[in-house]
Amino acid sequence: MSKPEKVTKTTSKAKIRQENEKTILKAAESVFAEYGFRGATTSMIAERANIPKANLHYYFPTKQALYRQVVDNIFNIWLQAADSFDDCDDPIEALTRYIEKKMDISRENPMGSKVWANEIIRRAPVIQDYLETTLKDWTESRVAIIQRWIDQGKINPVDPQYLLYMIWSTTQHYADFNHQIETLNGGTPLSDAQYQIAKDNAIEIILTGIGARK
Amino acid sequence: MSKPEKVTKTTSKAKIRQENEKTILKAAESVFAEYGFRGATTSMIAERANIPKANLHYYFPTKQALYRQVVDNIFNIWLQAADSFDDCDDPIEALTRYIEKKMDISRENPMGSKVWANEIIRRAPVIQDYLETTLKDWTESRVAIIQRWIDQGKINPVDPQYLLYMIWSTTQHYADFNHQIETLNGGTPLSDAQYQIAKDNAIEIILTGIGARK
DNA sequence: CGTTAATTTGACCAAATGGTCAGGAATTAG
DNA sequence: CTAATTCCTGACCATTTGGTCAAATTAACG
Repeated sequence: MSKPEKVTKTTSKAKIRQENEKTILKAAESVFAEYGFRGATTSMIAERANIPKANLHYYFPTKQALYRQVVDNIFNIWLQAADSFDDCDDPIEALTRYIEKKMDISRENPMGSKVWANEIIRRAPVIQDYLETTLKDWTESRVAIIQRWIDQGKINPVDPQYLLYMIWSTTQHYADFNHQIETLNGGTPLSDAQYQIAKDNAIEIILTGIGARK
Repeated sequence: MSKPEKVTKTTSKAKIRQENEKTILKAAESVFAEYGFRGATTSMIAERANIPKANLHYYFPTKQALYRQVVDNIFNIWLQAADSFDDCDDPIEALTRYIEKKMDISRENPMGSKVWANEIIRRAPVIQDYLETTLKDWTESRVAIIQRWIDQGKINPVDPQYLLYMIWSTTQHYADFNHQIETLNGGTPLSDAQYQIAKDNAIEIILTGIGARK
């Protein structure tokens, strides 16, 4: 056979690269989340990935390049959430799905959310173009959908823009400020049950708040 | 006369110190907000304050000391907002006042909010004791007030804890993410009128959302 | 096997960083 | 006025930083 017999071989050049890049990206995400771009150091990232710094620079020549890759991954997750807010006639269904998705992301990928927050706080030196194109277009289309719901009398006449901000802030808060939440929860992270309550609460208050509940 | 005649003199040792410290603290706040503690440099702060770095270190011997002072100031502003949520029988009145106050702070002191956000993201190395004492006590007392409103049938049975998180996140979002909001607003900051709408929207959705509106 | 290509890493470097210090300038006290 | 005190700052230093490189190791393939 020309194909290698042991596809599940522990080591293979392709696999090595794939795994190392993944490990480094994960370490980088958590360090960038905690210290921002300037505050993060490549040695810290290398240490957290359990490799020598020189090896990190073999895979990612510069700190910039590594950061860009991390941010790209995060933006893809964001896109995934964005998709869940589809053009649906029922505001309850659409918003419930969207808020739920965003809450799930905050729980499963808190580091990514923090990197994003840091980027915005720094005035988006890397993702500014995303904000002005993809995010802006997406936002405008959803504003239109929400406005349609209002025109159809399905929800109260709230300002769609600020409703979106409220959804973003509430859901992302559980990622960005999870340390504060944990501290107020007696030093232990929210349990799955507690997180479910938080999720239900957010959905309930927002849907009731815009008059979607009949 | 033993007292100096020219009290309004442009230069006096006491005045000089007071003004320089204020200038440095303001510059430090904006640099720490943008880059976090690690990412900020004393030269950047000195430059933004228009003084030589050595002069900065004359007033604040270490970066740590300067940061601590900045955080202390921010915490005092937070306390000021906290006070506006008093033990009031009317949830509409109390929550409206509190949300309004928090929105005003976000507008007038966005840098402080960002420094706070950075601190929490870094797991509160400096303010952890505040979180565990002052913030925790305050939160518990407000949870009790909200619970009382629920028991009295004045608002829907929401979970008080998560309602607070929603208020914090929504209001602080306008400070921490103001760059994103500005970008989505066509590159210009929210006008006073727009900010008023954002404020009204937040109050309206939250109060309606918990069933406080009759 | 042997050759080639990919991976690993200790040692190294120039630039940036937090912080120091000596000495000069300005203000105040007597 | 003089002396004491506070303020100011250019020059300096040890450490940390992002990044390089040559040499060694490992896998790929005929």
